[in-house]
Amino acid sequence: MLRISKLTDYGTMILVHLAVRARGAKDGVVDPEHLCSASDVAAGTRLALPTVQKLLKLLARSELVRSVRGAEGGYALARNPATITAAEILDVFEGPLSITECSTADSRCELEDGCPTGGAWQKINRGIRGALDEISLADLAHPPREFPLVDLSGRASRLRHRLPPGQG
Amino acid sequence: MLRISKLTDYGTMILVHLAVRARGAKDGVVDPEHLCSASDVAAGTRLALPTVQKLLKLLARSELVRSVRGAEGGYALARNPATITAAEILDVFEGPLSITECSTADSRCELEDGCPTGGAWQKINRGIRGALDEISLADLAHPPREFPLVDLSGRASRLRHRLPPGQG
DNA sequence: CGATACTGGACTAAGATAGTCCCATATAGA
DNA sequence: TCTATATGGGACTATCTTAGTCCAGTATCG
Repeated sequence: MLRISKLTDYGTMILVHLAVRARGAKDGVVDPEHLCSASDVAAGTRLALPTVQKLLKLLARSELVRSVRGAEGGYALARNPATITAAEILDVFEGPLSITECSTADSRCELEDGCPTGGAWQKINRGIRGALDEISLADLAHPPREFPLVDLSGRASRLRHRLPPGQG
Repeated sequence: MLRISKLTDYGTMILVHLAVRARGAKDGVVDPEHLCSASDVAAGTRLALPTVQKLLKLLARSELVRSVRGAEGGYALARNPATITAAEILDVFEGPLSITECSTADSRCELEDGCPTGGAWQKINRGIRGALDEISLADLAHPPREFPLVDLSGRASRLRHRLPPGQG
C-alpha cells in the first residue's frame, strides 16, 4: 500500500550516497563541499548511469542538491543532511500530491460539498506527513539502532532494493 | 506524494455508504444487517455501476464485507465500522505493499545487505501505518469536528473527489 | 420458472513509469 | 584556443498499471 515509485527510491539512494560522500566515508575527512559526478554516483549506487543523470538533474533543480558545471564539476548536497526530511525528498520526486487523486489544483469535484470522506483523508494525509517529517536524510544515511519513531506495528514488510535491468 | 489509486478512493466511498446505510441514515433505525445491492450503492455514491460491481466483488472477497447472493441479496459490512481501520481498507485495494517497490516477496535485491536506506524506509512505513491505524471507517463515515490525530502540518492540500467520466 | 443479484474473469483504452539517448552549454587545464 | 569533462534540457519509446466495461455462470426468492 502507498507505493512510492522506483525512481523515488533510486533518488533517495542517490541522496544517501551524496550524504555519505559529504561526511568523507573513504578517508574519514569531512568535506561537505565534495562534488560527486554522475558517474561516481552511478558506480557507488550501482544504478544505471542514464537513470542517475536524470535523477540528479531533477535534484539539482530542487533545493536539496547544488551542481557545478564543466570539467571537475559535479553534485553535492545543498544543505546539511540532518535538515533534509523524507517528506521533502518525496516532494521532489512525487510532487506535492495528496493521497487522493482528486486533490490536484485544477480538478473539479462535484461531490465536494457532501463528500463524507474528504476531511478524514486530509487528516490521514497530515498524519503521514508528520511521520515523514520525523526522518532526516542523515537518519537514512546512518540509521541508528533505535529509531526516534515509535514502532507501531509488526506488520511492515521486509524492504529490499531491486537492481535495474541488466545487472545481477 | 504517496498517492492512492482512484479505485481505492471509490472503494472507500462505497464502504462509507455501507456504513451509513447500516446505521440507518434514512429512517433512523439502526440495522447492521441491511443489505445494499450494487445498484443501490452506485446510486448512493454516484459512481458508475460496473465500477461499483467490480469493487464490491473485491470487497466481498476481503474480510470487510459480506455478500448474499440471489434475489433480495446484496452487500453489508462484515464488522462494526468502528473496528475497521483505514490501514485495512488500503490493504484490500492496494495490497499489503510497502512504500518501496522492492519489498514484494518474490523480488531479489542484490543491494540488500549493504543497503543503507532499507531500515529507515521500514520505519517510515511503520509510522505511516500507525497513522492509518488511528482512523476507523466510523470516523470516515461520520467525521467529528476535532479529529483524534494531531494536526502536524498546514501543508495538506484540499481534498476533492472527481466524478467518473460521463457525469457532471 | 423467471427475475434479481452476486461471481469470476476477460478485455481494452488511456495514462503513468522507467529507462535511454541526443545535443547544447559551461568549465578546467593543457 | 582547443579538448576533455560535466551538467542542462528535453525528446522518445517500450512496458506496465490503471480505470472502466462487459459477458457468461451461479445462487436465491417468490
